[in-house]
Amino acid sequence: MKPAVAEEEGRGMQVVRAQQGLRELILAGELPPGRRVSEPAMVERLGVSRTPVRLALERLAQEGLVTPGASGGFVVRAFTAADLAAAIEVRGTLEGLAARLAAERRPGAADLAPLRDCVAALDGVVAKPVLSEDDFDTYVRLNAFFHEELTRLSGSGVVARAIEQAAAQPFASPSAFVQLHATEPVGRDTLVVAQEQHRLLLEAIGRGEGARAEALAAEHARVAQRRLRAALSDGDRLAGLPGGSLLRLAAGRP
Amino acid sequence: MKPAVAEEEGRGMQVVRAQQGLRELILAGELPPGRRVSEPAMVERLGVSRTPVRLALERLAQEGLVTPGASGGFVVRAFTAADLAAAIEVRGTLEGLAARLAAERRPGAADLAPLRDCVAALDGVVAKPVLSEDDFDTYVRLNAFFHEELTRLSGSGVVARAIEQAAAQPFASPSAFVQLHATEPVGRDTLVVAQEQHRLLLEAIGRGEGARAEALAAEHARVAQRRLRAALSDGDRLAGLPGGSLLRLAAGRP
DNA sequence: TAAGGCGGAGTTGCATGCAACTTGAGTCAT
DNA sequence: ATGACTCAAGTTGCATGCAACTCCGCCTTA
Repeated sequence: MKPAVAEEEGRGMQVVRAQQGLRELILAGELPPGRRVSEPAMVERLGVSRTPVRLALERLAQEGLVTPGASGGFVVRAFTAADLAAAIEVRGTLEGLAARLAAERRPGAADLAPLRDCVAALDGVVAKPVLSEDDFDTYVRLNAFFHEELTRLSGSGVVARAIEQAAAQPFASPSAFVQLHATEPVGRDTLVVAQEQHRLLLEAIGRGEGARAEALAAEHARVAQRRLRAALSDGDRLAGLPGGSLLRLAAGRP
Repeated sequence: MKPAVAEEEGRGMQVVRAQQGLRELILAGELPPGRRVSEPAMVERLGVSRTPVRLALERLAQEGLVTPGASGGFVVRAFTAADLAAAIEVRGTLEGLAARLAAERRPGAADLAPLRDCVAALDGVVAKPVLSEDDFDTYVRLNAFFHEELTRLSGSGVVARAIEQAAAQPFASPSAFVQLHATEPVGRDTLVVAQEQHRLLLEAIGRGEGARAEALAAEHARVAQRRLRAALSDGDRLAGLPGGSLLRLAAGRP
């Protein structure tokens, strides 16, 4: 079966398409947790043959979205609140390691320039007394860059890979909960606090204060922990977000 | 092509066989770093068809032993000394997290029993004034169990997965360098130090001293760091170990 | 009526076919 | 002699064929 729409082709394009399509289907809740992912069904839905579907499932399994079923195939995974909290803690711990390594390398002004510019840009966004949705989008973009830069400054591809894998878990990415703040009255204050941590983190790295940088990065991730708890206690506001349907609360089955 | 030798069959057996076979070939140095892994050649070598070979390569890629090549296929990865050090540091950091979480959960005596027994057994091994090779093997086994138990006591499958992935990197596993000690005069002393850390770690977790447990676990991994540096400076003794051929020192190409 | 066995549809895991692409050697022109 | 070009062999990525297995509902039987 040839692709119906002739997109720009490339290496591994079918696998990437299958992977993105499957991720969307799962995060949108169309494939509920516990459900087996039928390969023929995905072939029909995604317009690629079984080979790339299977490869994409394998990659999503290492990503954690699906797990191998007891008798073959793959099953959509369910996440508990504890799973989400642990994933955030893992990311924070590894970012702490990255921050410490960055500080211990004593980076020069040139090395720190991208991070410094990023923090300055974030200052500009947060300085406004009232933030629009566009402002939050800009914050998300700059925040993602800050964390990429922090990862890069660790100087280790191994550490970077570990952080990437940790951040790939649902709701574990540095910006997972920022969008939620946009609908809250105190949303801006959360960003103010987080941005102060960005600033201090940059300072600590610049001064070579490894332990301080490590602690700051770990604590920075706990902003996400607080937002997670708030979203969970406040009427399960996570349900609306992509991936929210994967959450299975401690209480019995719905 | 049917399997030449009819082993016991099972689900995904071909993929597992390909994965193990490829790992052995790579770690044994038969496929040097930088070399493309030809799928047809592996088909001939491993006796399985291209589909499981490809799947196994995908899994080894997430494990870090191979990386996707620029123009398709996979390439055997090379590791620098910095890579190995970073992988150990990542494992130590995550084990620190696991130890802290374990301590903060305030496990009861029953929960700690396996770890306590393990430490007692390790005491028995290390107590001997002179250690045989069998003793080192026993130590490796008990040490592996200690780290698995520590991971389990964190109470989080997410943390456990992260540690597993970190320990899967070459030379990053908790027992990667113990075998090396067996050939050294001071090998026993290293084990004595490490075992003292095991004991203190158990104590800290039992008392709920989270920060101490975290620091102890991280420092415990730095025993491996020291052994790595020693092995590298002392005539590249890593070359003999499985995976040693993957090491590319800072100096130019051999 | 309930329990157990049976059959078939559907699925998975592996093998293989096929077209596009990369690569490297050999050749030709300068 | 050197450089660029051509072409063929080999490789990759995707699609599909096939046998074994699993799961589900139905039927038989006590």
